[in-house]
Amino acid sequence: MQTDELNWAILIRLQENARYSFAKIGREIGLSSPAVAERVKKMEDAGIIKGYKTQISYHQTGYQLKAIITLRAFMGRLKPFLEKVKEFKEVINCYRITGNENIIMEVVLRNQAHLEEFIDKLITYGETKTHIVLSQVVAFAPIDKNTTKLS
Amino acid sequence: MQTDELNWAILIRLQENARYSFAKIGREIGLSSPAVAERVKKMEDAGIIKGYKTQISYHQTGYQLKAIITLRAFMGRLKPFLEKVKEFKEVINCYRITGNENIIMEVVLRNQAHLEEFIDKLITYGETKTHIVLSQVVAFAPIDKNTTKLS
DNA sequence: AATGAAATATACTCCCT
DNA sequence: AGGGAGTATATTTCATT
Repeated sequence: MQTDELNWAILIRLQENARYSFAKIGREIGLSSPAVAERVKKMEDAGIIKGYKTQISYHQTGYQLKAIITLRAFMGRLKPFLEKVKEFKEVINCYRITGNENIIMEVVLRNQAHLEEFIDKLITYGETKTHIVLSQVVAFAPIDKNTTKLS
Repeated sequence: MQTDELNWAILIRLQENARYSFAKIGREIGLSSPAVAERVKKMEDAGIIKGYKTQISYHQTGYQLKAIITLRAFMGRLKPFLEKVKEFKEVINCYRITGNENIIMEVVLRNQAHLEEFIDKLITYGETKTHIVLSQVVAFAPIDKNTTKLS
């Protein structure tokens, strides 16, 4: 499926605020609201739009710590980890990566005790390295068609 | 601000789909739609709700590669980097972290040539390590009140 | 802090081009 | 693929408890 100028105009606005109405977007890009709705529906069906997520403040909901944890899995322990990680509710993102480590995770935790407890759960799967997040410099930057040209 | 059971019920649903209507949420949790709207407004004002983001498929919009890149900044080069990184459109997330590296970034790229070009832009700021993302095991897992109890 | 009702706005469906 | 009309639904405001 092609992503033309109008679809990009829609995507840029929806990345900015997923709750914008089709009517508002339509007014801005010169399309009727059924036309916007139809384009959005097609992008959803094609998998271009994967979902609409509300970002909440982890800090204000009781999670004082954020950490990036890498895992270098022990022999035969990667598969068990991949099955188990979905149950670890602290893990908000997890990637398989190339390099010395196999896994990198973004984790939210209530406090140091919770971090310690979480790291303990990982020791049977492999060797971990923990990096505490001090601040977020860029957060969910939207992408657009000209991402490469602009930077 | 307190996050009571009803607010959690709202947050769980909005994390799942930011476009759910207040009316639908209200029906599910036994509240009128103005009541839901008012609670959401207060959570927005309090910063508990930080935004509503549409997730798009990087792959289907022309970004074939995702990478995690760490940066160990040269002396005096961290601050310039922090100012510049906001202009690097490839960077969708960037954290300052503790440990041997100062910075960890999540980056989307069109292809290997684009990755090479991007890494070249970083060499004046510090030493980088690049990990190509093979797959995403957990994506934007929503959190709830009982995150720690359940895992 | 929530409800119900009224006014406005939006979304959805269908038909037409 | 998009516009316009009609209907259903949602949001917003306000008075009330």
